[in-house]
Amino acid sequence: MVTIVDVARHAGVAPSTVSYVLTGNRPVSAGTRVRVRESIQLLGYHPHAGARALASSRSNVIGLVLPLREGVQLPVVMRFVTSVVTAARRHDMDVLLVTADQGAAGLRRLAHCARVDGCVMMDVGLDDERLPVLRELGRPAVLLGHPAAVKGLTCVDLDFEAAGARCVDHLAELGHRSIGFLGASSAVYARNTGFAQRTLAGFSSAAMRRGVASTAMPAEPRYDSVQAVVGTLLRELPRMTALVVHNEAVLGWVLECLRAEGRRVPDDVAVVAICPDELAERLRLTSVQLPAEALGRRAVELLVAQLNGQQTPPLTLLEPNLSVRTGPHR
Amino acid sequence: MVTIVDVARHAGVAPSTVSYVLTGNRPVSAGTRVRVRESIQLLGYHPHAGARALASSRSNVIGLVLPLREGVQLPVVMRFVTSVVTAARRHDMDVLLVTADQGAAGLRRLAHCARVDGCVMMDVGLDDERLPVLRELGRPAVLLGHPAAVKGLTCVDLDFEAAGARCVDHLAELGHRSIGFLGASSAVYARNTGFAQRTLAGFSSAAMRRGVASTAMPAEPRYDSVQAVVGTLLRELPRMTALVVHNEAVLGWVLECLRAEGRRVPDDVAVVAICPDELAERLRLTSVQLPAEALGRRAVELLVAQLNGQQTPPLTLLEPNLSVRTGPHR
DNA sequence: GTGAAAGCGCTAACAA
DNA sequence: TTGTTAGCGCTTTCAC
Repeated sequence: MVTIVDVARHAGVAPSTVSYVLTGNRPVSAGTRVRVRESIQLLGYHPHAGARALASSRSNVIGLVLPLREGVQLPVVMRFVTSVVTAARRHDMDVLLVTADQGAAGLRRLAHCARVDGCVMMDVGLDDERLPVLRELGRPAVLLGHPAAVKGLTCVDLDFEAAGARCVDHLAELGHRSIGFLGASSAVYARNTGFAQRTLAGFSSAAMRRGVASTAMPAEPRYDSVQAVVGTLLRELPRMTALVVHNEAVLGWVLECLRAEGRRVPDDVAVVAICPDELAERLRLTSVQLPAEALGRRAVELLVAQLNGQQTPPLTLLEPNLSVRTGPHR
Repeated sequence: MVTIVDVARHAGVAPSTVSYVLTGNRPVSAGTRVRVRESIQLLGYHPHAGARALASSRSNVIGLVLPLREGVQLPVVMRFVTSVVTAARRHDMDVLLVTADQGAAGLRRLAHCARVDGCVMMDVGLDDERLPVLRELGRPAVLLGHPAAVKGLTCVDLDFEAAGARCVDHLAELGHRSIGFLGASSAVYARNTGFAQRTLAGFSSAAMRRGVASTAMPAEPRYDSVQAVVGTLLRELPRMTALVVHNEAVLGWVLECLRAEGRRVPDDVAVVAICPDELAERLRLTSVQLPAEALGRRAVELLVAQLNGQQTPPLTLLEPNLSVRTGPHR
């Protein structure tokens, strides 16, 4: 195994100098720096993670706490995961997987044994039960999601309220006066996930503000449910010319059902989705995307800032981005 | 921070004794063991991961290399992930996430800096490009999947060939003489994923062996593709009374299309699926499940065996399990 | 059955 | 700008 001593000998410097070249914790003259770098390259040196963690009391590992609840959109989770890993690597950190079932005890263990420097916790609910543990540990942590009380925490989320409003604004500006809202499954609303309620709130108040008629309904991830909901919406809102869909799992079915009801999309009913870009792209639907990449990256950046002793804001809301797509579908 | 010295002092023993209680690397009298355990509990001691890694040259971390290819079934991936994490925890190990995009260099880095003791690599293809790196590193590793050449490796997989055959056997024993096969998307077959081909091979040779008429077709994850494929199958195999489906993404559509073609399921066409149990359960379909939990667990067990210096077999195939479900759907 | 002590490879004072 | 050195907290040999 190649150690820092080998590199130091090879470069003709002291071990500490090699360390300083690596960490940047003290200026090193350009000449030595280059020589050390060359030796590192040549010998294929990689600092021993454990030794480094022991000496610096920094593991350079982020714990990523996954959601394992029913109803989460797996593709979105995966996009978060990859974006967190990518962002972490940019800061020379690795990512340890913490499954939800490890629970509070797991978080405590990881913190105490110094396996992770901090955590990014995904899919945090309004009244998440893991929050007390996080506060108790007092470790750096960033939450993806939006708990009811953000005091003393650091949370990152899409501004879902703005997203809901954005859809209405866009449609109202196109002249629509009667807009439906097809949301997530009722379980998601019951569960206090926050993002669903906030989108709906943004939608509703924007509709109110603009004097647009509106009705909102949840839809279960089954064809028959979507069929029923679309039917109900058309009945409740007979002059409905636009529909905002915040339920990527059933988006395809919504389009089918509208057609089955004799409505052309977008000619009779304009559909705006709140969903990943790729899906909207495929269906050629105007949409507000869930910027998983940006959220994950921001979360990691905030965590790194905390690790460097900086204060971070309790809540960061990323602005929604509406992409207009006008092509015909299929 | 609570260290081993604190525990030793509190229990009135030497630090090494505490270590031996923890690792079991040397017998400790029952009395001391209990006392030490109590002190550990009382003080809330967790051995420092980095220190342990440095002293023992074992990080107690498994690298889990994720697939990021198009066409992977995310729910299945997640089940693997959770089962690997759960199994790892049972061996007092944690799991580090390695995304595919980190590539060979990433694997090399993690091995050299001793961040991980070994790897579990998911979704390994027949001619996977990561295999050379793995061999080069000579580190403990277990592959989930089935590369063309398993020599010198340790692979775990479902016996897909047996799975394909099992479906035919089951249906033939029920008297079916003409059986269709609706497989994964053509991209999956083109990509040499192995599992898809082997299932098909098992299906085909079992049909041949039993003198059953059969036709196999791939299906893309779009409704129109499924519609076309089901139509073609019914045309090519006019007396088809059974269908084996190896494509969980479109399974629901297959049932719809069969009904749209005027075939009752299972009265006119019996459908057997190769898919996760939960899905088959929901659709009340006889099925062979992908035992993600068992595969993940076995992979971890084999990895742990390797870490303990044991030899592990190059290929472990888990037997398929066919669950008969006879209820009506919906 | 237990203790003392020498590292593991690195970082970060302290010293020059 | 660089070198020397004392730990970081644990494991493990050696000694009893």
